[in-house]
Amino acid sequence: MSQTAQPPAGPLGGAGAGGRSSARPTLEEVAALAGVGRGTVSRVINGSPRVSEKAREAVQAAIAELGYVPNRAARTLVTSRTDSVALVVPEAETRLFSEPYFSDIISGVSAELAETDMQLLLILVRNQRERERLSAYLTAQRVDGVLLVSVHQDDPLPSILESLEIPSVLAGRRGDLEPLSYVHADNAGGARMAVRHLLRRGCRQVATITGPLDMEVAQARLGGYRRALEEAGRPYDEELVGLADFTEEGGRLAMRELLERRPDLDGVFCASDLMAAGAMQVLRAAGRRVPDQVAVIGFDDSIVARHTDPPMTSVRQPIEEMGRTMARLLLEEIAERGRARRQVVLATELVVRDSA
Amino acid sequence: MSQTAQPPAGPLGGAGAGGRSSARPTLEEVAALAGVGRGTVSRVINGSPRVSEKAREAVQAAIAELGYVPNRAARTLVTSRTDSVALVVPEAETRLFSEPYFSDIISGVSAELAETDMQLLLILVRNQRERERLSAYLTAQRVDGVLLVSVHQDDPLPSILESLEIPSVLAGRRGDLEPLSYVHADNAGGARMAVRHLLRRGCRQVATITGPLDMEVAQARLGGYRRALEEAGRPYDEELVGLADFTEEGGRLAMRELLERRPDLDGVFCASDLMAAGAMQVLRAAGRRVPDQVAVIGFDDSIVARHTDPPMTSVRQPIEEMGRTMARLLLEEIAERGRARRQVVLATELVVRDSA
DNA sequence: CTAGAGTGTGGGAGCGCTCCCACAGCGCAT
DNA sequence: ATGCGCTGTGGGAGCGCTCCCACACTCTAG
Repeated sequence: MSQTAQPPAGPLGGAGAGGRSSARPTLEEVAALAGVGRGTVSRVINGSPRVSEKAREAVQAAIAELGYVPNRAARTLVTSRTDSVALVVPEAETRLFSEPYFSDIISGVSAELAETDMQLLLILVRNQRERERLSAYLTAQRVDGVLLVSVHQDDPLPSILESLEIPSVLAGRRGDLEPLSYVHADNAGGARMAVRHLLRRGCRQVATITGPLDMEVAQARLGGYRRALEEAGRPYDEELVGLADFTEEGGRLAMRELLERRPDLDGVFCASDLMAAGAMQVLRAAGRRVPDQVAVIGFDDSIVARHTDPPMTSVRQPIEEMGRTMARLLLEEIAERGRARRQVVLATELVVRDSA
Repeated sequence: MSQTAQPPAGPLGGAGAGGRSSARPTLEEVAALAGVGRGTVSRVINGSPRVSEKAREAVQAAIAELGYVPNRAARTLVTSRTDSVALVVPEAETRLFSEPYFSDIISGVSAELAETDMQLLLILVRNQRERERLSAYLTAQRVDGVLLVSVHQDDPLPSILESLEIPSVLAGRRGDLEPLSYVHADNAGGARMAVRHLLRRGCRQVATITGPLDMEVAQARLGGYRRALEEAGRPYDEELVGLADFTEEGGRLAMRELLERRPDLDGVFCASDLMAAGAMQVLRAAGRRVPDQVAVIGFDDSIVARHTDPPMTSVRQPIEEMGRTMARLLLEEIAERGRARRQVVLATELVVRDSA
């Protein structure tokens, strides 16, 4: 027998006012109180210029008095806008994220959306079944746009979005000719910076440990490594390239192999902090001092970079800003309905600590 | 001039079928095709038992043929259910989370919700203004329930939820007599386990570094420390208690003070991994070997625990399961509309590594 | 003066669904 | 035969909004 909801508890207080019920006020009631028609109230709410000053004020007063809040469902029903966007994260990727990544993306997206009255829906996709459900979901037009965190080249989700023609923005891209809008960090530039730092420090044999090369990020970081070497007139030596998978264990394995192949190496650029952490452990176990004998640089500037011994030099990507930018691009795309592809590359930065 | 959406691309293919338009099919069209009334289709969709087998089959066939998906807005408009829940995270708390915390909570919540067709809305609240907006938002009944991640005793959000009488579940609780439903880890038990481990290991002077005592988690962990000592017949000595704020820097400060006050200490239980990491740094700088001279245990089993030197023994809380449980409780609470308070305490676990 | 173009306004129609009432059809007890 | 209940069904009403048409009223030009 209890009430489902409280009265709005507006400036005039709750149930007191006598006549009016405690249910949520509707646009119609606002119109009645303001002495205008429904159309006018709607126009005021939606910021139409075609309303007289007098009417606008009356309506606004009525809205304030009643504590009126528009019913989103009713609006959606007629406009078929939902005023919400989805952030879609394939669960598999989740394991690859450098640690505060996810929170930072969310934080950025949410910050940008806070200005608007867009809702943020979070959708984690953990398997094929859920991928199909997502497809159905999106086809049913339940969101105005999609932010997709996806890194693998063979992820089917981007193509789905493409064919659905729903406004969407990717974090990262599948390749150079990514047809969808995307935001990503300057991975190549960051890697180049890191390797130049190693060279400038006097390293003669700079190795690298890469991520899986079916990911554009991994390719780009390897590309930056290569470019820096070439710019310095050094040969690109495949023996100095260790393939791994972004994980700590992968980093350890790759480092051991590298050490065996090229015991003379004196610098390692790792495409992730986790791999760098693994590499540092192996180096230490092999009796090499970091950074004196071997300098190490990671990528991501994640939490672990601050907690290795010695603290790790790493390339920082502006993840929160990526989130913010993604949201902004998506809002633009939704607003204009025109399918202009947008791409933003954000600068990376070398955070120098003690490992290099 | 471009189409807003693609046809459903159902089994029968898109625009081909001639008569029917490419717009999303409505319940009415399903009814027509199935040769029944709207009511019957609605009953089938909502799983009412009062439908003949024959009608049900006809309707299901029609749904499949048309690729029909119910319009959520229309349903919401009449039922005033939204089929969505919000996960509310005060931004301030975000900084206190041990690192994969946020992702793990989300992952758990999302996993539980995936079974249902509930949507997950994510709301980050970063300041007073947004707190007010959230209030308005919730008053407008835009979600069926709320999951709140909040740890501070003086957070106003829980009280707001309480007075709004909206189904809600907290991660953590404000105190013993938390009136809202909540899920939390057995912090006291975990702390007790950790301290017992230290004692069993032979530590004679076990110190602790606590979090801010206006947080129930911090209190509970301190309580567990105290209890373990008392059970072992040791006195609770305030000199061995260092107050900090869950941060690494706080851990360092507290450790220095502790070391000064009680140079004889040989074990430290820290209420967070970050503080433990800070403490370990200070111990090393002071020339104390961990774990030989001073054993250290952290709390959270976060990423950093695996990356300190030596790797840290820490108390693990089942965060993903907390998320899952929160979602489950919330669904129950929404389903029954009865405001029965639910509380679940999940067991913690000591992960033994090298620091103790 | 009238015609015409603009401005501001009210309110009908209708978005796609659920709710609920009315009613048909059946079996069973009276 | 009549009455009653129960099951399954169709469809009207209506949720709260936006869209858009019609209209009143103003102002300017002819």
